[in-house]
Amino acid sequence: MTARRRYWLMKSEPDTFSIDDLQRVRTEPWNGVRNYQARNYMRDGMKVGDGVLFYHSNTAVPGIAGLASIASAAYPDPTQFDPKSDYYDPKSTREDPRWLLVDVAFERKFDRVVSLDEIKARADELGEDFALTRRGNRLSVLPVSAAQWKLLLAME
DNA sequence: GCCAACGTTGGC
DNA sequence: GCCAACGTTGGC
Repeated sequence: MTARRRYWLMKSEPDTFSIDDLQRVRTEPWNGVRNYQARNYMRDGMKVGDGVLFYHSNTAVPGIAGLASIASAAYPDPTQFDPKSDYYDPKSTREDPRWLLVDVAFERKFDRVVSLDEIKARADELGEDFALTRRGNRLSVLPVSAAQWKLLLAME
């Protein structure tokens, strides 16, 4: 009995790391997540093969830029131990790492970005539990239901 | 670049 | 354990 495939949305600033970057490198360790709820989704929720909506944030047209998949179980984010890294966390130890990451694999770039504006226009259909459009939400890793996944893919 | 919303920190 | 101050996110 295997668990049903789950779906996620992961935000990235395209100036830092875009869907094109992921296409080039194919697989990327999703480092730098420093939010406990997002970490817990990676640690407790994600399984290899889960679907990922790759979202471009903090850009001219924010929205879903492509598809990816989860390519590893969660493991300690090495940047937390590196004093030279922007993501260094002096309170974390190798014995008890505070921050985890998963590897994310490229699947497909959308022909066009499904914009946040378009997504907001379908908010009624996506439902109140869709974290992306909930007021004030800033989570960079958030769950997507099967129904939401289907609807968002049909919007491409 | 602005700033609302939110999470974290740390003094008490 | 409260909560003000602070830092960050991310749309606009």
